[in-house]
Amino acid sequence: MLTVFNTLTRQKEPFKPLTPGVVKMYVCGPTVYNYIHIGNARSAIAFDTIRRYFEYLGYQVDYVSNFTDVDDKLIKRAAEDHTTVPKVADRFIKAFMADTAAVNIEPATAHPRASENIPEIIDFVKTLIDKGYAYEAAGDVYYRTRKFKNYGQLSDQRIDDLEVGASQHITDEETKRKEDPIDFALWKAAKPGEISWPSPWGAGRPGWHIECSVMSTKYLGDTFDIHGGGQDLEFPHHENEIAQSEAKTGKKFANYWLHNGFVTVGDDNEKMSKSLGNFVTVHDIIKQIDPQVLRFFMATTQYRRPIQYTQGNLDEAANNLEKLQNAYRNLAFRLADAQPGSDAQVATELQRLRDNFVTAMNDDFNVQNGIAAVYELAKLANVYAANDHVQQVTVTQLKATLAELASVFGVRLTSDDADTLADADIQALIDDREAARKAKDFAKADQIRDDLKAQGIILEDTPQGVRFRKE
RNA sequence: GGCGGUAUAGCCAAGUGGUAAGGCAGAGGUCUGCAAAACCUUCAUCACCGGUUCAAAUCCGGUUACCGCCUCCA
Repeated sequence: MLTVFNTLTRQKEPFKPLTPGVVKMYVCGPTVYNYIHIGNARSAIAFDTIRRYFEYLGYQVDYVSNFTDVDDKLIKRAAEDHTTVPKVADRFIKAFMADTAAVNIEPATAHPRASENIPEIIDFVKTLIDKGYAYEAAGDVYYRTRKFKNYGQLSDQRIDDLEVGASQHITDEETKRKEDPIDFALWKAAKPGEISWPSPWGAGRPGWHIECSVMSTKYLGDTFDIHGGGQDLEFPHHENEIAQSEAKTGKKFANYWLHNGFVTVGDDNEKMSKSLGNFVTVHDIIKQIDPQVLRFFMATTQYRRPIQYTQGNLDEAANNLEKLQNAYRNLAFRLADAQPGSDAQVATELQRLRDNFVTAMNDDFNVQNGIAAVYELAKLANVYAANDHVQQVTVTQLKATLAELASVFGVRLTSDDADTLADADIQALIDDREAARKAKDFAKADQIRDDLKAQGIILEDTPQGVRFRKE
């Protein structure tokens, strides 16, 4: 039984989908005014890993993630770049798709954009006004927060405490138009020159929270299974989404709320964020490190825990990933001389490890215990591959299982070095070296090996012959 | 001030009552002409204080430290 930690109840609960065999999940996507930073990547990777695990279990996953493509930051960026908001959005959505593909994140089943759902947003806001949950003020529309009796349920905030905090911010024009400082904008009147759409309240654009309520319910229904996002979205964004959606539909919005932890940087473990200016973009970082390493690093930290983004931790991830890669390669190499048949003992052990993996992951996606099972599998594989004689079915099963479990973490194990390196010159050098070794001319043999290493090719002598791999 | 999170070996990190998983790094060893890869061995009493219990990292009370949300933010 899969259990998930539901922020709504602050405890682990058995996961029961609305429709058997199907998971409907919505994850808040980025505001596309810049390249995504590693915090955005963390969220995307965490939920992609969760999605992959559901798929491993055999679920169909309807995964919706939005792009916020209309807001203050985009307007500002467009002005700075002397271009338009849609052009800024297009540019960074394209970059998002490229960056997420690099870290092996599967595209969502739908990637709706706020700007493409304006009629739906206007209808949604109209309904809230009709029901008395919203009011218009000088072209803006605000949500009447106090009217929603369960406000604060997600983040355990009492509305009067919030009032105190909100009252410290009553400085701008917008706040003065509100009936209550804690009301929030559903629709914002356009300032001169700003991108806008016609509405019953005049030209304007949607507020931030409303788009997620509209698009999630549009694609997944009034009630769906999982709503995910970063911990910083818990309040006010997700709280507001609940208020908007449940006020409109009268139904439960999302059954399970999952929030991923932050990425921290530096020695003081400070939260990385755009406003602090201490962020690293994926676009830049994958020029320096293998995207697979970044992926593996983030996917193997449980989604609720913070990630310390440090060189040391990345190095460790790189080592661990290489360990899995080597185990896979060791198996692939033995396929050539494997004999027909299978080993019953290994098969039993394999099943035990697979069970351990599932048990671990079923506990709120406990990837640390999950990956521990994979490391055990790697060891089993290495020990087996070191036997004088190996059996084909067993080698194949070990290899397939290793690849399958690794893929849950979004890691692709390959043994295709031969394809990229099987170049006649290299093979000729290997043959020369073998001849030298037979003649006990180790100086020459080592020279050849060193020369190849300088070209990034590692030679390994095994009882089954020489093999090589890319460094 | 309100709400929440975290504290386990050099590092990452499991573990919710019975005498501390796993990984990285380190040390020693096996294999190898030497390497590489791999394997084997080795490496902690769990922030602090007090309590409950036959027994606690695990439960209760208290203390300390760090972090986050309450304002745009994954």
